[in-house]
Amino acid sequence: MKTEKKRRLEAAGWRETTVRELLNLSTADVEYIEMKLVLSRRLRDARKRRRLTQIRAAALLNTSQSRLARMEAGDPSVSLDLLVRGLLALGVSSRDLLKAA
Amino acid sequence: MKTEKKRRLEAAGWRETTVRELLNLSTADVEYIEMKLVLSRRLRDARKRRRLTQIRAAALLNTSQSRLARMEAGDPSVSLDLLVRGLLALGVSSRDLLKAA
DNA sequence: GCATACTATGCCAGAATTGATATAACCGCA
DNA sequence: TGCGGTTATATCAATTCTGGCATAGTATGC
Repeated sequence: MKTEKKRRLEAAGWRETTVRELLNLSTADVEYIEMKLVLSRRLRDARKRRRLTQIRAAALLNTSQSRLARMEAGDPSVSLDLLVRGLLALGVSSRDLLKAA
Repeated sequence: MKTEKKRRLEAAGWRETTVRELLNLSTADVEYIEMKLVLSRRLRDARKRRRLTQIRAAALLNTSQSRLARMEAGDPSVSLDLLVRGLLALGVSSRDLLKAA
């Protein structure tokens, strides 16, 4: 069981921790990152629902296929701004933006 | 009444239009702008509810008083990212982010 | 196999955003 | 009126984001 494993590790000089603690992220940081991931998934869904390739969708968003690929991949080089504008351009209403993943 | 005014204006060579049309903004553009305005208002509210000055709140967000002033003013030089991270840092949950103005 | 269509990744110059500093404007209050 | 506290505006160097090109990877049909 988990606590037993933890005890053994600590006895051996290890300390169990979370990625969040390891990287020193505040809960706000984590929420921000998760939000971007949710939006990136929604973006891919929105595009597929419209049966668009990345190239055609990228044209609608005035960007390139390569950037759209990164947007959908949740790449850190993509801002919330870009994700939100992408979703709005694909017709997802602002009220629905954050609904479920 | 409105249609009468419009008729007169058109007869005089004018054309009634909206700011949106004038600036050639898509509805997605408008939604994006309004979203930022909503968030900027919520940010000010969140700060006031906690009875913080801009200086103290800015410290929590790792930014300066001047930028926070712009964030609350809905200045175009402020990204959605910054607004969202600000709200999260003030404890507004991501689920509540877009609720009502 | 090998095309063809689609998506992912490396890269970078140009553009936009950021934190910071300085300073101005506003608002009670003595 | 002048003062202390708060918020707004101007400006800018440094950082971050963006579009786009090139190319690599992946899947499907022949």
